Amino acid sequence: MKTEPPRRRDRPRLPAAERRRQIIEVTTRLIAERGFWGLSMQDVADGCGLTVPGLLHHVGTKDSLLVAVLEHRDQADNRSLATALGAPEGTSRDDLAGAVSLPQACAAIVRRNAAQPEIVRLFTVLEAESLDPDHPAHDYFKARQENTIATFASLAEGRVADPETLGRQVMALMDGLQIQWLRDPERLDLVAAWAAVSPALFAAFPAG
Amino acid sequence: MKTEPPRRRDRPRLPAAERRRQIIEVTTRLIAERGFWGLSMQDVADGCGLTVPGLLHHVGTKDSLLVAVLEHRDQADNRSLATALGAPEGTSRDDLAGAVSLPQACAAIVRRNAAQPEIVRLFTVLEAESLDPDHPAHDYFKARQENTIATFASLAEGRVADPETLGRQVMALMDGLQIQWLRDPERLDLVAAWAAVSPALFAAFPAG
DNA sequence: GCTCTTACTGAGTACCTACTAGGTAGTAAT
DNA sequence: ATTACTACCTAGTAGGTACTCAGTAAGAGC
Repeated sequence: MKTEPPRRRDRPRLPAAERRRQIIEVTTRLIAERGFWGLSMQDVADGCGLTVPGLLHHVGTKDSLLVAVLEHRDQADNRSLATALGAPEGTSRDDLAGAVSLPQACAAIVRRNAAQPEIVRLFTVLEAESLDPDHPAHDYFKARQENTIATFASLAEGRVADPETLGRQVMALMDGLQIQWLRDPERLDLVAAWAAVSPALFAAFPAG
Repeated sequence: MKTEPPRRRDRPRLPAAERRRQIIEVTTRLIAERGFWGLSMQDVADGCGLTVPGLLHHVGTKDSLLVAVLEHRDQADNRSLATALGAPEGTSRDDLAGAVSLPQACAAIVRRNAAQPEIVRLFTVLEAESLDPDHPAHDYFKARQENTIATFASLAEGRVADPETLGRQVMALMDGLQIQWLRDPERLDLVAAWAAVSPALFAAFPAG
């Protein structure tokens, strides 16, 4: 008298690429909510309609899942930002610097971020969590910080006295406003708040 | 042939208040490193030279340990900030507003924060982690954010057009700079960085 | 010296953690 | 139709999680 026939295969079997997309999407949402330390493979598997070993078949380990999520976001971000700025696909950072000013770029970034709070939250949570040198994304976020500042600086190159410092300030202000916005989206309109403060930072910026 | 005589009582037995102080200190450090989700009671107990049940005897549950840490920090912060601003002990926020300006207060806060990176990191990590409504410190940090902004606003009351917005901006910029500083303390001097940006925010501030 | 309180321990519970080994079945190419 | 591939499963491991219970000993008051 068996309790049950083994009812395997009641959930759909997806091609690897598609399943991977789903896994990354679910993981993105869950890390945004709980951070990487708070994330469990069981939760991800449940969210995908898989067992945990089924999940591990696609991603290997928890750490490499995090890496996959971050790489995917980087690509998506670069693509969407380039198009938001109206630049053709293969535009390098230096080419961009000639075509678009820092204030313009910031406005575009803020507008895009305001439309995807979940992604912003993913980065906000991981940015803080990864301050720990033992965190699997520690190096990634250190590099990301430097890269972001350098990109901002390159857009201000030759137009202000100290582009790197300005880049830092821009990044700091954006990050800080984002936290407040995430905690109380009703009260704070991110785009409006940025429009209100940013002129103070860009006071020395020509024609801005 | 027993492996060992039960060598109980080889560690010192402390009075409750002192032990509690130690527990809070250790927990503060560990949460700053790993966040609350990444914190284990075992780690805290080890850090105090206790067993886990010994630790629980003092704090009850993990959640209430977090609450204790936050309450303790609030008290310590209020005390140290008041003295840093040269105010007598029982000074209320409204009294303070007459005596010290927002730029002065900010400079004092930044100076103090620069001297205690571990505490700043505790708040930075928890601030992000607690964006999740299920986080045990969610309500605490929502209230803290409102309170901080209100305090800043009260110090600017009557001197600028929109004190609350200025308060928000000040908090955002401080938080953002702090993250960068925590990730790379060698490169960024927090006090100098604040001194460099804050005038931009305080441009409309009288005599500042 | 005795009693009372309490800081603390050892042992255990029920459950969750990432991860592995080995197998099964759906699918596509031949 | 058979083979090869692979998406996914069941079962299990070794270890961690917060937390409980019942008891013991250190120290304070008498």
